[in-house]
Amino acid sequence: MKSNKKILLVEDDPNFGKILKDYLTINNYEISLAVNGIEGFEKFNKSEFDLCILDIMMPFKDGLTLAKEIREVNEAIPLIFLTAKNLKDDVLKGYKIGADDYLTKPFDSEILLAKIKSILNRKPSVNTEQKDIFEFDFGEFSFNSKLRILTHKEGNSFKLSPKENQLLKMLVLNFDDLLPRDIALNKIWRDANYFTSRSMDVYIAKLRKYLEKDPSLKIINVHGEGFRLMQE
Amino acid sequence: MKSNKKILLVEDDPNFGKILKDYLTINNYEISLAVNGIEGFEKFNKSEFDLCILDIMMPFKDGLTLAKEIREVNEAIPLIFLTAKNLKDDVLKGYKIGADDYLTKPFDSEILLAKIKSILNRKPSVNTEQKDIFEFDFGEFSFNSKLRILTHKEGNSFKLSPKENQLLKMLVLNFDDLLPRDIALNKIWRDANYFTSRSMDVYIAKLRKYLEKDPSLKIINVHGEGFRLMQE
DNA sequence: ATTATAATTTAAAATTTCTTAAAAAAATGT
DNA sequence: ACATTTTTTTAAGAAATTTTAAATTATAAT
Repeated sequence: MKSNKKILLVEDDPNFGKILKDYLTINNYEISLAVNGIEGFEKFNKSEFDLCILDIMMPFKDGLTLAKEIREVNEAIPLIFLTAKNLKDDVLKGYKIGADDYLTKPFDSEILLAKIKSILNRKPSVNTEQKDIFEFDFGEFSFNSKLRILTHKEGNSFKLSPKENQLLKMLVLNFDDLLPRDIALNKIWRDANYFTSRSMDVYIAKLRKYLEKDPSLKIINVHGEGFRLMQE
Repeated sequence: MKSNKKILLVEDDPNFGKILKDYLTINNYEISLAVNGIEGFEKFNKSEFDLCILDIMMPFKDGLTLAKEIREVNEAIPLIFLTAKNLKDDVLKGYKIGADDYLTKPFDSEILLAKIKSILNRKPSVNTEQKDIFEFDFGEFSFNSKLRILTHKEGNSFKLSPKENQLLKMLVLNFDDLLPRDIALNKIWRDANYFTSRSMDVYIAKLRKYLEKDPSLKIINVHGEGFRLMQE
């Protein structure tokens, strides 16, 4: 009956944390307990988890900040937030980061368990996050998306901002093919609306500026659909 | 920005249902509203939805029963339950059926919206993705309906507008066969009347212009019926 | 042959979407 | 706190797309 699912639990109240850990352990989950965001992030990086349960209100580094860091490293891992009161703002921020759910303290442990099961039972998603590629060559450029550096053959190189970097990476991964606007928006901006759309346009303009060092490369617009990075 | 996501909303309170429907419509979702479980299941079977929001307490057929029926037909579609009070039992039953989330009435509409986005933005699960065909060859042309590019053998190529693209795709899928006017109108223009019909004529003229590069291809009119793309 | 309905073509008007610069706001680093 | 960088917002103009209108031609029916 062992589920061998590993959960990272980050909770600053030691009593509550211990009780919750025990409860989940009894229910066949393997729990790593961290008492603040800093320790939480260290533990997260040390092993592979299937799910994170994060208290939002914590000293040193709160749950939302921790979540953002985790999301930068792993964009798929499910996140559940615990909020002390029904702080709507925290809840909305959590969803914006990419939360899968939240629970208001005090909550019913059976319901938490049901949520965990529901989330972990979801079918695995399509791109099984294969070894993350971060070095690309295209046209006269080489591009390291981990270091966020775009280098032109002539030695010229640009440091990319996080958004520039993500967008270029998605374009490169779909080289010569369409990158649908709403897919990029939902992935990078986590929301697709008029404003994020304009923001994306601005970044497309920035990338075009970088890429014009190689005139054979073009980011063309497919009206109403998205963009396409292509050569020649 | 249209999301073109379709949501089935099943809610027996007509006032609340209407308000919720309007709110979600404003936020660019296409809502089908049913007032009870029976109607809900009928609507569910009539078209393709991306998400269902089900009130649990309903006359005739409650939300949990409806959910079970939906799950038998479709095991992947996300379900969100609405419960009048915090009825723990209902919540747990919901999760057992395979709910993705639940909300306790009264709830905050912004939070519902955040949940919907969070759920719909999840990567589609493995078995959902049916491969859509988007590359076609006919006559001296190859046609990529994803990039909306029609290429002639001689290297000449045209960027198609969305409507040109959809119409050509329907013609090609019915190559040498009749494409009934009203079928194309209802699919592409979502309405068949005098004006959309004139509009379609304009697009037929545009396609003819493109296709005249290969004189063996013809879009012929079948008076009163529709059009036929044929070769010879 | 006459009449009514349907289809074709062209051009202009209306709408939607994209691009970009610049300002404002937010986040980050020293 | 201050300066710097990054991101978002605004707004105006450009480009692409769609609709509408009108004049013309074709088809079918009586």
